[in-house]
Amino acid sequence: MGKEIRIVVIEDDQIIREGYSILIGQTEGYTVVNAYDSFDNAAKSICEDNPDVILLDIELPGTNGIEAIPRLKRMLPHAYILILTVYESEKNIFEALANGASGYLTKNTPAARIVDSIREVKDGGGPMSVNIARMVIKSFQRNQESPLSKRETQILEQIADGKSRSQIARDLFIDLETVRSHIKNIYLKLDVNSRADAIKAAKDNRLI
Amino acid sequence: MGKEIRIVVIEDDQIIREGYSILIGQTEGYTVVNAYDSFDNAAKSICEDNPDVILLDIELPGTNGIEAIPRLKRMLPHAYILILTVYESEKNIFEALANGASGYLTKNTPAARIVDSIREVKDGGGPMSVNIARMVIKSFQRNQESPLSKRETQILEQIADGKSRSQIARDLFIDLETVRSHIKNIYLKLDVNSRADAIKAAKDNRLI
DNA sequence: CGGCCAATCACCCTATTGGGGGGATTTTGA
DNA sequence: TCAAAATCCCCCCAATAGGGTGATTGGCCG
Repeated sequence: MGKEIRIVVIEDDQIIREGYSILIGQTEGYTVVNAYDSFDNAAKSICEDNPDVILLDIELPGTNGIEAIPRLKRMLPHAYILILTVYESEKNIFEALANGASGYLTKNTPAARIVDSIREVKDGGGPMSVNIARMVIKSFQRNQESPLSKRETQILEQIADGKSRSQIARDLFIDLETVRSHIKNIYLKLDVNSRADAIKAAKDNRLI
Repeated sequence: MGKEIRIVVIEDDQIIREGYSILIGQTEGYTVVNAYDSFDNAAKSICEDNPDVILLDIELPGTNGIEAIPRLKRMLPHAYILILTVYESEKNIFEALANGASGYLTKNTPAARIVDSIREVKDGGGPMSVNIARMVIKSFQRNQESPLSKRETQILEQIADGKSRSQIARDLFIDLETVRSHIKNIYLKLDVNSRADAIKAAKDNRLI
């Protein structure tokens, strides 16, 4: 048989924390080695717990879950961090993932799914609630109703890559003046008058 | 009772195509209204099928799945597209999602999970196989072993936003010459000598 | 304690760039 | 056939970018 998966829970609500601990601990192959009510309390001894997977809440007293992620990563570089929270704000999700979380579950997730997700994350998967996944997928997609033409979008992309007009002209095999003309039209349509503002407008409206 | 979910399958392998059709059609609430062996054949009549969800393979004769997505989106703006493929290359995944796919499953997915995913995507979820989700999550994360200091990373981000030195100086409340100095160090460390090359190096190595 | 690196600021130089005007022509798609 | 898209052309000039060669102040680490 394989080794037990060592789990630490960091969750401020006592009921939920103990609920998780009992629930997961009952499952064959899973051991909850410790449970804390805050990152600040966990920081002192979590290294000795040597967890494989950390279940982490976002809303915590003191250091919040988002800030805790990089610090946990430094303390336990090989541990996987699984966010388990009621929060579904885009900002939280993307910050948590960017900070090094390996999965993101909302608290309405059924117990069996949580247990599965712990296994999945250990096996190199990236468990997410479907509503979270929807937001993540949406972040890859562009605005369909872009005011820009294909060519203009293409040139705006190159501007966002930091290229100069002449570089863009060379890369697209068109004249420098044509690039200029396109950029003027882009500025007109986006109502801006600089590269930086155009890039900002484009990112805000998912045009690139 | 709720309406039946109308499904179209586009898959070139006959065995798999018919397997899906039978399997999904058996499930209460799901109707496979049509199945095609290529997008090019589907294009002619898929509008009359009026599907809610399209199961789409990537590897198809003629127009491939990736290219088919935006065209399907134009023909059926309200249909959800669920990619169902053996391919797990990062390029395929990100292109498919960027083109408008709402989910991405690999073909080893159990039948029950496929049926669930159809329901999920209709309900506004974003079903993904866990291995796909892992790659998507990884795409949010930065390289930990960046050669750049915090300040340098911060300034490189602003450069990627298209800001000029003087804008950066104003935004960070530091002198123009300090910004210059940081940029010189960034160029040294990344072994480049222009904004465009620095941005490219940074994106390639996930420094920003 | 000495050395390293990050972060800050300084002044030299010049070619390139960017943005604001004013146009025109051809190609393409609905 | 008619509008939008894509192409190219000229004027102007301030701002910018990048190269060189420095200095100074901290903090951190062995």
